Amino acid sequence: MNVLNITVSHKLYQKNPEETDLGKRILSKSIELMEQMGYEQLTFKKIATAIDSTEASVYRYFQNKHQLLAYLINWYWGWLEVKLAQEFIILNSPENKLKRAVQLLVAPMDQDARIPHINEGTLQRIVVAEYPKIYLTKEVDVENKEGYFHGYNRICDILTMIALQINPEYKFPHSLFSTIISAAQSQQFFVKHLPRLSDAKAGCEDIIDFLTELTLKTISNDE
Amino acid sequence: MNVLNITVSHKLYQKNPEETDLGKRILSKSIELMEQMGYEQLTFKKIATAIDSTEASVYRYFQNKHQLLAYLINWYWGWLEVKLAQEFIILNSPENKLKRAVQLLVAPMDQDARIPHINEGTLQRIVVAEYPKIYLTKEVDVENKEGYFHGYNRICDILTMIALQINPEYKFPHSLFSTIISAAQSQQFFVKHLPRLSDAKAGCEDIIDFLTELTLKTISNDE
DNA sequence: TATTAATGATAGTAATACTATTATATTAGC
DNA sequence: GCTAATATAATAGTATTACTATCATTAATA
Repeated sequence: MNVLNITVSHKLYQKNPEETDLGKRILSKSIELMEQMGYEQLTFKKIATAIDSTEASVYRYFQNKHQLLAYLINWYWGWLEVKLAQEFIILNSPENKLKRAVQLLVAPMDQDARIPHINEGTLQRIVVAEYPKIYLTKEVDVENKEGYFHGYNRICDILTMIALQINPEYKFPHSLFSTIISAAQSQQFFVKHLPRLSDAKAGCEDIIDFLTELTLKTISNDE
Repeated sequence: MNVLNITVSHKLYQKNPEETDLGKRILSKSIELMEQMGYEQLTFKKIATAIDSTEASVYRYFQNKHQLLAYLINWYWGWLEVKLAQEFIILNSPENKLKRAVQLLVAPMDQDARIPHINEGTLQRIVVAEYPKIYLTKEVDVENKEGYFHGYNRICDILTMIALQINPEYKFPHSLFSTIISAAQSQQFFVKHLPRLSDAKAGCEDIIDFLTELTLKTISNDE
């Protein structure tokens, strides 16, 4: 019956949405609407109307839509980190840990009943469809200092440490895992929308096979 | 003294900008401004003012900013395809072709004097900073049918064919090359802006090494 | 010279992304 | 139970954006 709390840097909100009822309703409805209509079409007005509140109230929680997206995505990475930590308790070999990490990245997440205001499955689909938008901006350097990309950085570091246990000589682990993670997202998108860019069939197994093999072959020592 | 012409699908413009002086000025200035201020900040008004024309005139060439970006990016892939074809004339082994392809993706392009209205180097930086924005939209399925992603698909197919010469058994060549191409872009971006996501130092050599090794190890047959 | 096409000049609109102000309701401390 | 603080609602307003429409002018072409 433990209550877990994903902590997101306070630079990613104006007022912590996890602390109030209205805040949670904003999160919940944002996730729902962003998945339905996409980031570009979503407005604070639409969120406000959908939860019977006002635009000004939503602005009290988030400076703008971009910050809201950054918040949600960081929440997702924080969540994934918790999941990884849980799974690694019973996994012993670094190979198995990496395999499981790839699975978690790609397989659909199911809802955690302890956090009713966040639908993790929907959030995952948002990450797939919107992730690069949080860093592909002219504000990236400022926002990086403010911790907008902290969640991603951490996942990447964790996987890097595991890979170095397999092959301490491997020269590009950070590059490899930022590539793997973003490929995990983009391959899901391609299968659905741009199938010529992927060999995977619907369902996540092919993507998992592709990424697992890619990872293990690349960090292996033998030529 | 041959004049080459990169052909872009007519769905990617209202009126072909390569056919008129104003059209070329729009392309030229768009590239310059988009690199300077980024996609989000660019407006047709700004382009128009910068070339002493009017917003309405720019709209005669492109329906909107999104179509303009799609045009530029497709032009870039078309250009890269031409470059690849040129290089492959003197390369015989598939390994060398793939190596050279990776280099072309990552190394800065120099300006082709035959096409004075397009600065290929600047365009390459735009692709690095903006590429995923052309497909991460709710209109992706419609636009895919209209050929918005044709250029990328083709590059991916070409590299796939080469990889299958090395290992006809490899199961995920399209996935691999869409991953490699997008990693080529994102690693350049990470080195500059999010260095914790990369092991590469400034300059393109590390990225090239990373991607080349990744590619060749992954498609190799031996376990 | 008449016609057509391309561009320029100008105006206007609906929506967006905010900011500001005031009123009301809720809660916490005393 | 009263006061003060806080959170939210209600409303209004502004600058900018992303267009669309109209008409005049210029240049090219037949």
